[in-house]
Amino acid sequence: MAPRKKRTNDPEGMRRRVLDVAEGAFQARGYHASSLGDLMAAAGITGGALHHHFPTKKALALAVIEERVAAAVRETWIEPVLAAPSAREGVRAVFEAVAAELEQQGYVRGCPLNNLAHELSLADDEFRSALARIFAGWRQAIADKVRADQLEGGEGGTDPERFAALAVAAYSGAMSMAKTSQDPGVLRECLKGLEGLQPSSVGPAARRRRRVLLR
Amino acid sequence: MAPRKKRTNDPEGMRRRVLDVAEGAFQARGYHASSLGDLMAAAGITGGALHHHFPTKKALALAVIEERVAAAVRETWIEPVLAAPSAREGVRAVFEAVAAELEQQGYVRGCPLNNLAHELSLADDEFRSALARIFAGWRQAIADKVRADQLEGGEGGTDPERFAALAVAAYSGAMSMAKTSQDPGVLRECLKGLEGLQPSSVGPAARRRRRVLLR
DNA sequence: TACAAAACAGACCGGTTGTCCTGTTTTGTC
DNA sequence: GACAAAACAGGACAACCGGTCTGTTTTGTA
Repeated sequence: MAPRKKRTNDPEGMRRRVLDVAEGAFQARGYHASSLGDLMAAAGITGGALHHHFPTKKALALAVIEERVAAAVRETWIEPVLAAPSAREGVRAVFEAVAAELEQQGYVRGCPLNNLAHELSLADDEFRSALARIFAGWRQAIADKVRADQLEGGEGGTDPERFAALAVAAYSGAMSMAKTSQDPGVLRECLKGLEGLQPSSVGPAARRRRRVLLR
Repeated sequence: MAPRKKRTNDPEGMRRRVLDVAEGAFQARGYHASSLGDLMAAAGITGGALHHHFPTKKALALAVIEERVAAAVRETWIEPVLAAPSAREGVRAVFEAVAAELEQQGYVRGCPLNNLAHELSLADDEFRSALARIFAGWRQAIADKVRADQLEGGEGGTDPERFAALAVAAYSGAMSMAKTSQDPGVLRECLKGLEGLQPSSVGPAARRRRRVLLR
């Protein structure tokens, strides 16, 4: 009964598995409530391997934030909005897509970015700035889309920064409530509140800019 | 050198001191990051006394939520909105008051309710429902105010529930970003986004309801 | 094949955490 | 004043956490 066991080094795959597990655990239980022991067990990994890829728990969380959370925001928000016919329509589509997904999922774990932002922003400045960067990129993408709409003649009286800030805030806050009540309905409620309001000052200045600089 | 020390039992005061310290610690560091040892030291209390008033850490947090967090929402949101001339004006006033307070304070610790909601909603169902109740009361107070405005002839086309949900969500999300960027400016940005939008359908149906059922 | 570095295994440790437990003192009540 | 309950003191403890350490195996390279 010779101990014939082979080991195949797969640093990239192992790192990915750890990030997968950590991303899920941080999302479901939070940073402090997720012990490295839990993560090691869930990922089927040993302490040595974990420490080799991520020297500290903080380094692991930082990697989750910068690689996974940022990507999640990009995929579920930034890309759909940029691909939409307009910023307003893009925001609406994302709200509905997320609401629909949560409804058929049956539970609400909340926005990964907001979850970690609340727990870690005040704890560590590196965490804070990493999370703040993601928020900033999120807002800027929406604001840029509004500006693009304006160059094409739409969204006359809408202030890009204000619209972006409000969209991100409304989504974040709605997800917060949806998570707490375990009911995604509030997402739809907020979307309707957002839609029921029209841009106020569609003045002549806005109308004049129509179809100018259309490429 | 006789050990002449007198002890004065003050259960209510001691309980209050513990809640004071716990409220601050949970707000600044979160639930998991606040150890009972820290709280005992900060409150100048012994383990026996703490355990007498709050058998478990969970019981303490539940008391903080139900007594302190709920009161904070009541004082900074519900009462000012109800006292305002209209729901819309009340929301605006609270946004500005909080923004002004944070600006002169120099740092942003976030909304107590949202902070705990994110960390504890998925951890324990008792936490979750207690926090959900506070969110619900908050939203209902604003919605009721909108309905009161409508009975007095204003806010024709505004859906009370939608407006309330959007106001709470926008505030929660804005505070989330303000905390992460340590800059309350986004609160004002969101408020302007909220204000720059007018109620859409001020149709005849809304106008017909004017001054009806005015008590 | 030689060999150094990377990749991984697994035990170990100091410190902390939340809770419990046994006493002692104060307080209300008859 | 007797006495039980409440209020408080303070130590003990087992579990756990994150990090470190040593050793082994794999892998790239010459």
